[in-house]
Amino acid sequence: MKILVVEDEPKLAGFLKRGLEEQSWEVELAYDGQVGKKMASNYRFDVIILDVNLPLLNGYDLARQLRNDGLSTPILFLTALGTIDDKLDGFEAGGDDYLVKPFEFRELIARVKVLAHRSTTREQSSQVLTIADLELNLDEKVARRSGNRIDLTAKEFALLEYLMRNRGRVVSRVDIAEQVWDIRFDTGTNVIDVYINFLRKKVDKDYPNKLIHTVVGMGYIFKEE
Amino acid sequence: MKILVVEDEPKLAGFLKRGLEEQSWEVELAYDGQVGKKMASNYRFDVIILDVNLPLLNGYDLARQLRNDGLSTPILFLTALGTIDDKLDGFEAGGDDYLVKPFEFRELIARVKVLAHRSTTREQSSQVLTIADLELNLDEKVARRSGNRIDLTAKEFALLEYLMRNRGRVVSRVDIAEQVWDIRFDTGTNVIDVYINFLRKKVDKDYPNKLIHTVVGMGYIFKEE
DNA sequence: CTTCAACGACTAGAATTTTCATAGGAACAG
DNA sequence: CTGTTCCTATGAAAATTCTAGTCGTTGAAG
Repeated sequence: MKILVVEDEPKLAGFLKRGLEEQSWEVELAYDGQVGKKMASNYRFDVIILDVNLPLLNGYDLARQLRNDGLSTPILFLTALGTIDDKLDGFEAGGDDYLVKPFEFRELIARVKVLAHRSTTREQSSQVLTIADLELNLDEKVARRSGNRIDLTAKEFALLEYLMRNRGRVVSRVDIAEQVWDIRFDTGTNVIDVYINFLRKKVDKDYPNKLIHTVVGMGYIFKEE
Repeated sequence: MKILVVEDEPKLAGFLKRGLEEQSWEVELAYDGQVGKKMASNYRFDVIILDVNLPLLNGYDLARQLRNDGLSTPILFLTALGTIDDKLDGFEAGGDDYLVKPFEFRELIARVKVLAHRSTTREQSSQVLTIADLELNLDEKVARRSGNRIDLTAKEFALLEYLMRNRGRVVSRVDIAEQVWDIRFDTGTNVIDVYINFLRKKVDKDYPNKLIHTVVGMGYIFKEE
């Protein structure tokens, strides 16, 4: 299950992300209303959690715009404002539920579950492999490192997927050749080396902690540190 | 719209009935859990409002039994108990929302509206798919972009519908061939490319933000950007 | 200490594949 | 028969995949 959290206060955002991920849900964060809108319209989430006070575009207006665009994903508002009129505004804007800060996390979980229950039944949620700050979205066919989008070609994607699925294990060139290239005998090619190099440029180059490591004489291993 | 209220305290029950009827909704009252259950199972309501403390059969057990019987009508719990654990019990029992007494009547109305809206929209199952400024009317078999009518042939329509239903994820040519053309093996055809081209001319050509994107070597993806 | 071989990193550009765009014919409906 | 829809075929353009090389490092032998 995939949840979008739009919350500008970093502390609360992190808290929400961690707490929701403990339910083994995937969580995407947006820190302002405009980014939130873009994410909500481009990808399918099961539930959207919206703070009301957001920079650039407030939660109510964001919800209204999404509803206007025909998005029916359940929306839960989260806010410090606790008066009735605020709540009514939230519902009027197209919200499905409303929770007032401070709240108990377990109640949030329960409400999110209820909201999700409806939408989960119709379509499967998105598939993502995540290791460290790198995630590979199998639906979008796109990788992200620390949130930065990385475009990959088909072969690059296939290779990275194979490495990530075998994280923590050394995979030999022969394994890779068979699984990714369908090569079953030694052709004396060096494609694999070349593509490892391509991946390193795109995935590891700009980041201090490398994820793709060479094990001389053995192959490659994908792991943190 | 029809609402069932199960509440044993006559004063509150009458208050609820009058208030809800002011919204020109039909309200049925039950004064204990067993009668409530009978009514809920025998007639179709849009929303059920359940007090938790009820004679003969308490609200949670009543909800559980209804859910067990396969009833999916939204349930809102109403109770004086306000602790987190009570709320969690309520959601666990199959409730969709939880309101603690005393409450503002307008908030009740708002929450009931949301619950009702969900069940009604769910049934008509959206005759219009909308993404960004493009809408696809499944009844009229017509698309509109920024309000401008776009006529599509049957195949164009089917392809666009498939893309829109899978917005945000890459669909391969094989997927499209199977789902839209019923081709289950590689025939070496290029119909899909041709029709993507047709759609682009009709849907994307005159507009700056494109919706149909190709992902080389993988397929196509429908999304804003 | 020097040399050489093995291995992997990395690059340029050639070869191949994939996609786009268009034209024209077959199939079909009215 | 006529107009529309659907599909095949084709060539150009774009993007990719892969080959063939150079370079650097390491470690062992001479």
